[in-house]
Amino acid sequence: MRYETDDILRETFSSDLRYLMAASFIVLANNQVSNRFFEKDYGMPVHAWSALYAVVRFPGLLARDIQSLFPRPQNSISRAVSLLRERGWITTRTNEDDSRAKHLFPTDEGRRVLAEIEARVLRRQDEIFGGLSAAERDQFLHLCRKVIEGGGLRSSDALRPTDDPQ
Amino acid sequence: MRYETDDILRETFSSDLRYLMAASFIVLANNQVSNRFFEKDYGMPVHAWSALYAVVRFPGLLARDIQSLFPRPQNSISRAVSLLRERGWITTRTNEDDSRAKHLFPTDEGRRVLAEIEARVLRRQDEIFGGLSAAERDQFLHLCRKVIEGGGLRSSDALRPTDDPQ
DNA sequence: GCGAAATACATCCACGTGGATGTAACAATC
DNA sequence: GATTGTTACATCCACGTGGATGTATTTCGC
Repeated sequence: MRYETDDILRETFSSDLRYLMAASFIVLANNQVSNRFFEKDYGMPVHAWSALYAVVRFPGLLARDIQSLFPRPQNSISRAVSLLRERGWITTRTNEDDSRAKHLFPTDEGRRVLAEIEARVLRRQDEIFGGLSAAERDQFLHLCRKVIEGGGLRSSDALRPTDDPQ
Repeated sequence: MRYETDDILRETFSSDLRYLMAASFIVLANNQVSNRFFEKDYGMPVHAWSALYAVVRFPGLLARDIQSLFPRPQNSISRAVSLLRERGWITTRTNEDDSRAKHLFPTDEGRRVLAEIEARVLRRQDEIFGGLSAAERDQFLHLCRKVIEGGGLRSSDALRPTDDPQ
């Protein structure tokens, strides 16, 4: 082998794109683990758990609200919601004033399943950030929130497809 | 609407899973933008650009080395490498001592395409982290590297599928 | 050195993804 | 109050994904 893995990583995390590369690495590595887990143990895509999390935490929210918390295409959310309903983990109630809107509520079983998953995801979070002190974790969170609130995240001038209108 | 988007985000980023949720948000939001860009403007999945980046930056590396930098399933890398070769952006040379291994090298055209993309991704990085000062960016990078080097990332006890052997 | 295990990569195929489009309902403009 | 635009969600379908498996080669154990 001409390149050592450690060299590749060290050099890449020192390059111009180091911030993006380091963040991507964390994400990709974690996805490998969590995708597999949710598929194998719960027979569902990761985004179904995200949606369930949102519904349990914010009962009565709409599908479009889930989208604001977990930025995914609208049809992915729609599919996830359908799945949760088929499993009997959530119920829906059409808004009285706006019949397009469906409020989502967790069932008792849905809450139970979420609690079970959430406990494991919490342990997973500890695994990932275990190397950081409490202060460093807070620092990390602070920086993430600053990036999110910066607003450059959801839309882009740099990566707008060339044939895309403003 | 019963929940304000800002309330949902603020409350979630204060919950037990705040570290994971904040990091996920950044990733998902960015993916929306970059997936679309690479698909539309270059007719290729994001991981093809990742692979091209790796080959240009580390000429002669193997497909399995790409995997250590961009943690993805082996077949995804294999597909990306095939695509790059079809487009004439990389060439391969079989290792003399181990005929299973193929060293990957960028073509001139491959380097040109990468330079073009990289310039835009660099601008994208600035958009994302534009809200952070230089010191904060370095702090962010430092924390990411610490998480990566912590080692809890690539495998998991918490999210091991129950029927999986150690 | 021979069989077993491991490694590098390719291929198969069921399934999830996401852009595009459809449907229905509400809102705005005049 | 008809037209136009927008919003909430569902559905379609081409394509990428990734676990499983295959193939060839190399290495390990004894």
